Amino acid sequence: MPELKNLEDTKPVFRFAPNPNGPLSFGHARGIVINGSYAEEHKGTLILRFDDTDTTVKPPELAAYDLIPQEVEWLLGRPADRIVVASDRIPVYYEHAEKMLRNKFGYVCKCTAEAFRQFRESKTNCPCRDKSVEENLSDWNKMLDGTYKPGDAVVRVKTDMTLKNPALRDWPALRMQDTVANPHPRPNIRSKYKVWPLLDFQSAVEDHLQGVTHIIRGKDLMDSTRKQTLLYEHFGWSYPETIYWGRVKVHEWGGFSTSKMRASIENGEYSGWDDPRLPTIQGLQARGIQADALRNFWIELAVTQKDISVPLATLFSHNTKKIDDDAPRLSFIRDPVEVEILGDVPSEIELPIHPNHSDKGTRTISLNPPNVFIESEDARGSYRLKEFADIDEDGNIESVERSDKRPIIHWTSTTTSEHSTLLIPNQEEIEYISGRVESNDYSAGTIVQLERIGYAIVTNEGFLLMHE
RNA sequence: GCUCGUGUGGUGUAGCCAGGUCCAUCAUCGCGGGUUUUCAUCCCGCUGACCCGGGUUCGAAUCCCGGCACGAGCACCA
Repeated sequence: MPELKNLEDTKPVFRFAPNPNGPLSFGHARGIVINGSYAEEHKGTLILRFDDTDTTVKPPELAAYDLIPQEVEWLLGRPADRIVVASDRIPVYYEHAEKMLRNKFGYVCKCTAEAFRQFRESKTNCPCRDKSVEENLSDWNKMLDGTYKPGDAVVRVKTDMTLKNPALRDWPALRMQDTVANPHPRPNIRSKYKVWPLLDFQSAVEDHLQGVTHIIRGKDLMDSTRKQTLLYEHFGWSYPETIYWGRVKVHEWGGFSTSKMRASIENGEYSGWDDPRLPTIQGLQARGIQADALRNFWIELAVTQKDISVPLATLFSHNTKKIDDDAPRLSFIRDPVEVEILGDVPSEIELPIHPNHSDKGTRTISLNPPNVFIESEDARGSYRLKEFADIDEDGNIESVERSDKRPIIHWTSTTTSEHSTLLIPNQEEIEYISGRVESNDYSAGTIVQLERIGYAIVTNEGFLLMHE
C-alpha cells in the first residue's frame, strides 16, 4: 500500500463508514481492509461509523447494526476500535448547524429543489441567502418543530454561487424527513427527529469530532471532500489527509448494488444474502473465501484512482494459497460407473489425506467386495486407479506398480463411499451434480479438495464447489 | 453541457512528485518444462506494456502543451 502523508505527530485515525442498509458487500471489504490495514500498520485507530441519516431513500436496516461489526471483525481478525452511530449524534449535528447559522456561513433556504437548481446553474444567489441571523434561527426552529414540512426548507452552507464546480455552490447540509411515514428503524430513534443532516455535513462534522486524520474512500466522493473542505474553512478546522480509489468491477459479477440484490433475494432468485453466488461478505464466506485471502486481494489491488476490472481468478488464486495446505483430499465421483476389479485385490488400501503433509495421516478404503466407482468420463480404455493399480478395460489388474503412461484417475470403492451432491454456484443458477463421495466425517464448513475437480466446502447438503 | 479525475503487458500493480542506474518491477492469467500415482500444491522458464501527437532536454514512462479514451460529480441518497 502507498505510504501515507501527514503521519508526523499523532497516531492516525481512520474510519470506515457504511450505510447500514444491508449486509456488507465485496466492495465494502475494500474500505475495511485498506483502512483497517493502515490503522494496524501505524498502530492507529479504526472507527466503524454508521452513516444512517437517510430514512427515506436508503433506509437503514436494524439487523445490520449487529451484523456489520461481526463482518468487520471476521475480515480483519479483530473488531473495529470504536463504533459511532450517526443517529445517536443528531443533537451534536444540530449544535453545529446552529453555529453555522449564527456565524452567518449557513442559511435556511426555502426554495424548492428545482428552483435552487436554476440558481446553481445560473450562478445566481438565492434570495434566502441574505436573511438575517434572527430570521435564519427562526426558520431553523420552524424546521425543528415541524412547522415546515419535508421539502419546504433546508439548511445550506454558504460557499460561493460563482464557484467553477457547480456541485460546491451553497450545498445542502440538513433537510427534513417524514419520520412518521418513514420512521428510523432503531427503536430509540424512530420518529424522534424531523431534521436530519445530509452525508456531507454529518460526515464532515463527525470526522472532525472523532479526530479522523486520514480518509480513504472512493473517488466518487472527491466533490464531497471539496464541499467539506469549504465547511472546515468556515469552522476553522483543518481537513484530514484524503486518498481515493477508483471503481472496481469483478468481471463475473458486473454491477450488483445492495438494492438490486435485495430485490433479487425477495423475488426468489437467490436464497438469501449468504447465497454463494452473491458478492456479499456472507456469500463469500459461504463460498469458502478466507478472510486472509480477501485481505491480500484488496491490498494487492492497492489504492489507485484507476477504474479497474478484475477476474475472480485473482481472488481464487489468493484463496488457494490459504487453503491448500489444510485441505484434506477426497474423492468425488461424478456420474459414477461401477467396475469390478479382478485379480489379486487387497481387502483395503491406505491413501494419504494430504500428499504434501504425511503428518495428516491416511484414509482407509475398503476393497471388500472389490468393486469401485469411477467417473463415466474416465471409463474408457485402460487407466490407473490413483495410488492403487493399473487396470485394463475389463477391470483386470495389470500391475500394482505404475507400468506405463496411462491416465491416472480418481476413484472410490462401493463400500467406502456414499451418495452425495456437488453444488456448483454458477452465475445464473446453482448446478447440482450427484455422485459418490468417499466416506468421511468432515463437518459442515470444512474445506476439502475433491481430487481432479477443485476445492469445495462441506455443507449440510453435500459439497459446494468453491473454485479450482 | 459544466466540473473533477484517470490513462504502464490479457488482468492488476511498481516506477512518475525530486528526468538518466528502466532494452521498465512484482503478482496473476496464458504457454512450455520439472517435482508429484490429482487437471491440485510447489519449482523453473517464455511470450507480453509506458493512450496519441508535439515541445523542453545531451537524455522523458517520468516535466510542459494539445488531442483522444474512459470514469465520476453537478440529489432536500450514502
